[in-house]
Amino acid sequence: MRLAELSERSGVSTATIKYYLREGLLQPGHRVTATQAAYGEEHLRRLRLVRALIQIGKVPVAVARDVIAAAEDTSLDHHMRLGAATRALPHPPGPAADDEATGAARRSVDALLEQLGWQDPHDEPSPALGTLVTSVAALARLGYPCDAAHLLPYGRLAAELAVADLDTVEERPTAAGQIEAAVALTVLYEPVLLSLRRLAHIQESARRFGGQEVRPGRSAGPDQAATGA
Amino acid sequence: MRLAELSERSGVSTATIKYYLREGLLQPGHRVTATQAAYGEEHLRRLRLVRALIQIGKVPVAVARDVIAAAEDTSLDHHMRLGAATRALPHPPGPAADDEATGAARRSVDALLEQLGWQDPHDEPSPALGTLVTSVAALARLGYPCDAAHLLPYGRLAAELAVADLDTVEERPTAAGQIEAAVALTVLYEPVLLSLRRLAHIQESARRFGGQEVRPGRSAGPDQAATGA
DNA sequence: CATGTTTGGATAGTGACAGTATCCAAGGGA
DNA sequence: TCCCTTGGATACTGTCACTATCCAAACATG
Repeated sequence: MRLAELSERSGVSTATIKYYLREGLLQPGHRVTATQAAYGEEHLRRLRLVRALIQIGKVPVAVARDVIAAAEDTSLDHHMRLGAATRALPHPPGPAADDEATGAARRSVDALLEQLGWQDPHDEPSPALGTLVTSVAALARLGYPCDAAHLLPYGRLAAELAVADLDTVEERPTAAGQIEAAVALTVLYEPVLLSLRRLAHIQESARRFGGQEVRPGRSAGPDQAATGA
Repeated sequence: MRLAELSERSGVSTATIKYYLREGLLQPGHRVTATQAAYGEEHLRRLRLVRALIQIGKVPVAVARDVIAAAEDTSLDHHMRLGAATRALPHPPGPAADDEATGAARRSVDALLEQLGWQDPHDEPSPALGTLVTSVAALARLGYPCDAAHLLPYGRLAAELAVADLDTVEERPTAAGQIEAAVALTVLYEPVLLSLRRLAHIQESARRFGGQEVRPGRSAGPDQAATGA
């Protein structure tokens, strides 16, 4: 198929596809003549993945390129490619300063990992660790307790999530498919998870604080409460 | 304290503080003279919150202003203020197109909410719902199954998270503190949760696929494997 | 073969965003 | 008094993800 058709079937403008080609997110199409190229189904599939990563997952374009490159780096084995791909994903910055809050956060996180029995199987720690420390430090600076005890339930839930995620990954028949699935699920389930969490917040908040539903400007009576339609 | 001291104690440059003042993220300081203003501890606290929301939580500046305004809108009761504040938070865009994948995603999400027993207590659905539908649709388009059955475990975990989060919120003694806590925890626990999930992925991936640790370019033997330091 | 349209590639421009740099007049300290 | 700092207003910068414009080579058509 030509670029125009690829654009139509993917819903991505030709200008954007050209941009992705330029940035190395898409393999160039097979050159038919000097001024025409043919694209296949795998281009379409790749394009959809890239789009989802960038639009849904908010992955920067340059990072998406690196992730895809890592996912296709056949010099690594399965496990390492998984690690390399997810490691290339965007991570919020690790701790910049080395103040007291950061040190305390680091200790909390270390304690948490030990309680969870997690060890880093790679040589260097995942960038996710830095993100975790930064976030915990920020919370601590605001006066919210984030010690290992508070974090432990979140860690356990994360472990459950990981089991479910890897189950889904293993449903893929091919190794390449599993790598792609790992990347896609890691990134694209994040908004799913966060949305569900926010919806659950609303439910739980309604359960605890709600019910009276005193709304200004509307005549919604308190009797229909949270059980209403 | 003066602006310079506020800057020093918060680690935020005076230029940025001025920017936040301009954007309405910070109350102006108490004007001492025509050219000097005094800031209090509450300014410092607010500034730290704003910084955390923007830097850690990636909340756009304009949204952070709205969230804070909603959190301080005393015309609403506790529950509604919580809802208004979290509703003002940035949400990835809802479904733009109304294609087949979106429709299927919407049905999956509806089924999920029903299975979870969740109802929207507010008049209009949370923007998180739109995000969820968009993400599920994107996953479906890539060929990853995201029906209610697959989502259900995530939903249950989200419910558990919400219980833990609201417990933390209720630890705050004052109503205003609870609102702030709800906003801060909603936003700042997101990177915590996502980091933990990624770390858990690494653990689970090592458990399933790892062990041999065949690394190119390094002499790490396969014997130290995933149980190594 | 002439001609007009389409195609793909290169280049430069756009708009949003989050700050940052500069300038200025009014205070405050030596 | 003199100079340095302070806070406020204005304009600038860099980044990012596109997007609009050109251009020359093909292809389709008469």
